[in-house]
Amino acid sequence: MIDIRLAREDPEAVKTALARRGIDPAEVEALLRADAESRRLVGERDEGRARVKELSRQVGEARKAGESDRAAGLSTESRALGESLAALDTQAEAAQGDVRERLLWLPNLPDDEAPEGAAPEDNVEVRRWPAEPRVYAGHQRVPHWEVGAALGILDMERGAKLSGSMFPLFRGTGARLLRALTAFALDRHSDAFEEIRPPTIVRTETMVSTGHLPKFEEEAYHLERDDLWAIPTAEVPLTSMNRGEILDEADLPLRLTAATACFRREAGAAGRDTRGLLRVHEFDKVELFAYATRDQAPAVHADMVARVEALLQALDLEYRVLDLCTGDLGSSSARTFDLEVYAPGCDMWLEVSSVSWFRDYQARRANIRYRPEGGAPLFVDTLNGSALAWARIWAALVETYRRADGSLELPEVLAPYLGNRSVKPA
RNA sequence: GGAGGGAUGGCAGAGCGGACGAAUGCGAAGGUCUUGAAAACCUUUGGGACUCCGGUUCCCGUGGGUUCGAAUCCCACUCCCUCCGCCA
Repeated sequence: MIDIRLAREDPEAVKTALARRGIDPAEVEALLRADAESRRLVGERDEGRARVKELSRQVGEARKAGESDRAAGLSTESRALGESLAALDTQAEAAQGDVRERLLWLPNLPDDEAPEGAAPEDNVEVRRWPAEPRVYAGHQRVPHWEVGAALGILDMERGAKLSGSMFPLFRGTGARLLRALTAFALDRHSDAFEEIRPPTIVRTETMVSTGHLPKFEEEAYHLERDDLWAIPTAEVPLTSMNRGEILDEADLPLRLTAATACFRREAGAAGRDTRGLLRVHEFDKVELFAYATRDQAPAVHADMVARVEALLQALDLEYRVLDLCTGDLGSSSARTFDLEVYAPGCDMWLEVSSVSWFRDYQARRANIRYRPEGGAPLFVDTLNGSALAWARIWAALVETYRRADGSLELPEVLAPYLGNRSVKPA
């Protein structure tokens, strides 16, 4: 969440920043009114409490001095005061809850550098690799769901039999390819990132910390019986790993990586991109994650983008980097670069990574701080990026690396993980 | 799933319902001493909110309750440990 103090001190700046992503300034005004009310009530209540405490202290003194009449009188007085405070206390609690609720629903302030815009069309393409657009042959113009079915490495029908549509089932070399990609990516980042294998089913509190709840409840799978949530990304457990802790500044930037399955209901996208692996309910992904100081964050962010690009280049897939405009930015993010890979078979740019800088928006929700040299604790900045989302990479690989005879010859870098780089038609 | 035990500051560990945000030890920071260091000694050493910057208030796993007053008593929940059962 954003810093309420910033909204108090410079309401116009906050309104302007949020307006860039389409938030009505009236929401900020409502927040500030709620905040003023909350502070007034809490102040009054605390004054009352101070008097009760003082009276209670005097009761003790009177008792000790053997003045039981005086003690009884003070006791009665204190009790009456305490009772009259109950309603005020309820109001103060409610007012504080109201402020917090409003803060939880408010998105992050976009970074000044984030391009202005209302919709995905306004995202700015900052880079493309290779610089010259590639030319693809006819045999590469076959969508991956056809290639996968023909080679017996993707079985969407059986996935649907087990779990419904948009739950892919990979088999044979198709399944092994996912395992290879995960090992490959994890190995490439072991120089700076500690590998984690977190739980993929988490508490409500864990989902709230990253901003996935309460706003995006519809997007997540919920296990009602145990009130647990299936994670939509490893960002969720990784962010909360140090929830409520104060980190040593010397440990920053603290970088983590994890390979997990990710679960998404895709409730808002029903009917869109439903073919093959374009949009699925469950997919594997390697995530890069970091806690950093504000000063370190830009470099960490740039490094993550560079690492993701290096993976794509190693896989030799054509891609572009988009600087997300204010209107398309994720709710918790201040600045995001999306990486989209070109899939020649379906002739689409597929988002395979989203590298975001959240400033202290998530840390504030999750209460993650660090202690600067000799100072009071500060919230950390959190950053993360996919490296990469394998279902769509799988699709792009299968289309890009299809040969004229219908077989597949996968990239050299995967050879150590894959055993056999080529897949022949059955 | 069943039976017990537990949760207090960076760590360890006290804490009779009344000056307890909390003894003591360790660790850490600063200082005295020293050529330097060690030792010794002294001082400091949790976090949040509000603030008229004097203070006020909240936090002893979490949430309720009892009481004039709760770290301390009661209830529920969560987590950890031990044992039993079950299990990949």
